[in-house]
Amino acid sequence: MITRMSSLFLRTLREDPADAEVPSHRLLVRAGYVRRVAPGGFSWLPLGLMVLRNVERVVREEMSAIGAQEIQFPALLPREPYEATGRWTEYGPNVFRLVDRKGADYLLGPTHEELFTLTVKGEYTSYKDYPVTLYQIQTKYRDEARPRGGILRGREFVMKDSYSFDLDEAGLQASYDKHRAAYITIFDRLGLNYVIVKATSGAMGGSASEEFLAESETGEDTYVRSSDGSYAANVEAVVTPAPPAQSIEDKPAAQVHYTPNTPTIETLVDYLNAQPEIGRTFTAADTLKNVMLKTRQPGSDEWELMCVGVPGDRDVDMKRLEAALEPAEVALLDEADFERNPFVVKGYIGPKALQDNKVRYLVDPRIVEGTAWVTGADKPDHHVVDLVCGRDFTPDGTIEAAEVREGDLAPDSSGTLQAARGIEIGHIFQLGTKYSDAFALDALGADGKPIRITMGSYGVGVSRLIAAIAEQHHDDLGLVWPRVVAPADVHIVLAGKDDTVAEAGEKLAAELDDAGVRVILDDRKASPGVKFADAELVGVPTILVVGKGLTKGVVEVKDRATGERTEVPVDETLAHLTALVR
RNA sequence: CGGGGUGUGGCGCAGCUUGGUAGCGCAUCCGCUUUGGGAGCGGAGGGUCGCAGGUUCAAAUCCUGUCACCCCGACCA
Repeated sequence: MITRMSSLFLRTLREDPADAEVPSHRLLVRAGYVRRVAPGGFSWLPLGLMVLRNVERVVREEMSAIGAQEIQFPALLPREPYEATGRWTEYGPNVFRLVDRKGADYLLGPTHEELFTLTVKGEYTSYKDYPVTLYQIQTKYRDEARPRGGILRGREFVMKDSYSFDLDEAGLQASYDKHRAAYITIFDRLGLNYVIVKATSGAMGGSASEEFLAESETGEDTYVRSSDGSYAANVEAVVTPAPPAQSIEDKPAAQVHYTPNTPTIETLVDYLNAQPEIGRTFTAADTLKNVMLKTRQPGSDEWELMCVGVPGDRDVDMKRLEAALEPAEVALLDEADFERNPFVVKGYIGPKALQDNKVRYLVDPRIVEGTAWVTGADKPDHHVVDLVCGRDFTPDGTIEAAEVREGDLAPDSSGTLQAARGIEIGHIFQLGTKYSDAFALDALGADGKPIRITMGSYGVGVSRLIAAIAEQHHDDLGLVWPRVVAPADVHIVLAGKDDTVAEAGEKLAAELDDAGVRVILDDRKASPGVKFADAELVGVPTILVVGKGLTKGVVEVKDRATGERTEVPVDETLAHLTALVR
């Protein structure tokens, strides 16, 4: 099938759409691949759908290659399975809910763990049936508070999700490894630059987890990697290396000082450094900042007080904190909380009052035995200097809540950390038995005893991949698709009104089409300038210009990515291009 | 949910301060010319100015309310 520009349902825009900020959004709209119909909802026009299908094809091929079998669930789902796992309530406002005419609750699936688990339970009963891996490519719905970046984060999007079902840990690990390898192949084939980072498992639950992030300034995820590249992690998953413990004996005794009007670290440090009798200078890193929080376990109404201690030169990173306390909910204390707990002296909180009042106190891993700190003395306008960990106070444990900074040491001693942004395009994790427990998914073993199935879950953001590819493959003129996903292999521009141009172009298009080369033929009556500009905007990897060169018996082959032009004799064009395309 | 911004032909925008019944570019249609880098000339169609109420002889413009969308953050993965 030759795609003819004269009849293709396409209108390119000369100007950027006003609501598009990121390059992928701008270009996909301008080049006529997608159109917005609602916040976070997009139509795929013919060119866009070709690209979407191409991405899906690559994903299907690689899933099939590891033995995964495709099925498909409805997007419209009943409440009951999600009730069984608690996610009907856990998902909160992020799930689209609806009620049918009988008053029954439904939801639009944000993810399908429950259905996969139930389906396997419905069909398989024996250990001989396992392992099995199923997947689907489905439209998912999430009522995102704020969709953004065009198709980067929509409320309706296409996702490939697969699930592995194994009899034991070793099987799960093998399934996980296979998916990991398949994802590497998929993203390599799609021409993406990406990193694999250690991740937290978030709302899905489970243990081992890695994210695939396409490197991009416009990405929403911040990750860090070590200077030699051997360590990479989502900021939420970064582990802080603890310094060695120090001896306690040689530390001076703790001393309380009157420090008027010093409720912040900055005012405290300035005040201390202005007191010559203390005889030293302090920095923010010498102080211990105690941040009061409250947590609530899912399903519970009760908030529990806790405190996190971090070096004073660092802020608490709420995302890291939440990830560390998952699945509990976290909030800062409000005024009423302070009033209810008078032992918490705002601005002068110290470990002593916390321990006296049985408040759980978790500290940054840098706060190890023998380290001395300046911290609150639990009464207004007083701080204590040389409060030594392990001598004067003993935390209840450590927590990864302090912000991660560029230049911090990597946990595996592979240098210092650098930050970068990425677009999450894949996420794999070992779920374990969270869902098989919820639905009692067992296989009958050879010994006649039930074996609890262990699961893995693996997602690829299919529609988001198109935005990620566009982010990495474009220039000032437009999109520059990798060939596998491009809507065509060759974009033929008929440059010239002469009948011989049209005849030669039509003939080449037909020959290429017969040879299995995907062709877009610009047979419009537009001026050459318009056609060149549109060809560049649309971004097919090879542009074939049929025009004035015909008098010399040549056509021009232009590489969209490099801009390199090659003159090729007309009668060698077919061979030249078929070789290029393979 | 907090902060900022914007709603005017299909798209991008001006007009609003200082009320007088809507304009520009692109796109579309017709005619002639043009055809290797977003053509030229002439003509044409297309807009309840987000919505509701108010002020006024008169509202895109002023006032009140409301809705929607975009961006940053929070949230989410």
